[in-house]
Amino acid sequence: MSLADVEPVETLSRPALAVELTDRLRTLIMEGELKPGEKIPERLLTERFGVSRTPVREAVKVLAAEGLVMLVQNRGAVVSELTVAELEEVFPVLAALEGLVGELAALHATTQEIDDIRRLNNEMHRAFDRGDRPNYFEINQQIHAAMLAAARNPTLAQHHQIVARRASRARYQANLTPERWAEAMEEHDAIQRAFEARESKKLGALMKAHMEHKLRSLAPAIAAKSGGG
Amino acid sequence: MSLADVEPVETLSRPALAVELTDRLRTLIMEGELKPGEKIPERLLTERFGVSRTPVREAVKVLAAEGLVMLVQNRGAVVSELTVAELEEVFPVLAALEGLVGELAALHATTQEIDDIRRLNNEMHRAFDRGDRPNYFEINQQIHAAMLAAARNPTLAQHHQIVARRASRARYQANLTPERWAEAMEEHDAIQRAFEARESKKLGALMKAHMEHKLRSLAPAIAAKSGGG
DNA sequence: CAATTGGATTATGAATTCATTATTCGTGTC
DNA sequence: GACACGAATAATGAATTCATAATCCAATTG
Repeated sequence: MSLADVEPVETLSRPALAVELTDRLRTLIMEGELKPGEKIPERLLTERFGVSRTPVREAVKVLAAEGLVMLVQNRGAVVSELTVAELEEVFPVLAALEGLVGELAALHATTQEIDDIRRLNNEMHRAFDRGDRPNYFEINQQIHAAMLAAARNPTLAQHHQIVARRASRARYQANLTPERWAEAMEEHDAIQRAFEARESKKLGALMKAHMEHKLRSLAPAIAAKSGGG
Repeated sequence: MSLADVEPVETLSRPALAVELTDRLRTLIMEGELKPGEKIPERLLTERFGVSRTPVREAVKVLAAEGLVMLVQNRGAVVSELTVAELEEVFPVLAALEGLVGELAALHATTQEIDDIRRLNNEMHRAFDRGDRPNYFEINQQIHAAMLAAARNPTLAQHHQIVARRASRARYQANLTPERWAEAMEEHDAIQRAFEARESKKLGALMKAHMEHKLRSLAPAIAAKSGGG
């Protein structure tokens, strides 16, 4: 094997600052360190990350395109709000995309992938039985990610990610009632069954409905939080 | 009425160069003046629009986030390709979103809007009878836009637009066979009926299927074009 | 004392300059 | 003559500088 056959190594050249910044800024917003409604002066970011304004501005533009921040002419960037109205706007879109994830995953997943997801599903059941919420959420995320990968559609993945990021800030905050949790587990099982049977349309419909139910259980909690303080 | 009650006028301050540039660049790509695979050196754009590289770079970053161009480290921007594989990736996403447009439009449209769209549908029929393709496409677009507006969901509108733009470059190129055209008209009528009955789920399913059929009629034509030259 | 106005300050928008990475082209060697 | 090496050129990445709009604050006026 000659050196000419070796794939170019990306690791040698570190990613562009703008890309790096976009990721880190996104994380700051996602983890709530930058809160909805908060203004983000460029100076703050240049100091925090030790870079000039140029890459900062490029990163902010991208985040604006993703809907995580709002840009106002000559007044800079503000972290997007997360009102109930916003959620009711975002979740149906996420549900529609989730439905497609299911349809495509049923068509394109390898048996290996279906197996892996079954294992995750079992693990999630054990977390549920223990009442271990952090672990449940963690595995839940993994299942979604695995499904998305199995769908084999980068465009879908991209848009799903962008919408999911906007929604997930709420998902982490909101509390899960025992009733809704049990319901969700049943839905997950039905999803897994359709998946293993490769019933594309059915799986799509189930996953779409699952996400819609999630909104319905979340909205009141968010509304209470906004109203209460 | 005092001056304090007057809404601030946006027209006085012209939009930021970066925004303006983003729109115009997008148009150039959409209309095919910048072709898929073509490199877009920054210098070219600064000369064409008479601005510095700073706003150009910001605009390109946004277009990359939208998927219209690809960015390669230290090698600039390239107009995204439009292969059959790409189309088969983009269309299902568009179909899923289109389905949601239907569901929501059925729920939220005013009777006025339904009426307007019925009129457009009738007009489209006349264009079909005349065999007037440009007019047919034009009205078709208007119907889609009206449906999107009736859905009352800005997030959906945003993602729909982004995905539709990627797809539409193909849509204009491809030729419509008489058979497919007649079929499409029937689908449109079914869509209109479900719309007027406000059958949300059914309308969603019909619009999703309509888009999926469109892909199936387009893909061979695109494949032939790619293969032939 | 409240409200408005004008200047000072600060932030963003855009252009320019500097640094680093690709690309091109010519030379030399096998 | 083909390939490899290296200097010259041109592109992009990032920082700095300049211009302009928004905000803040004090002074003035009713």
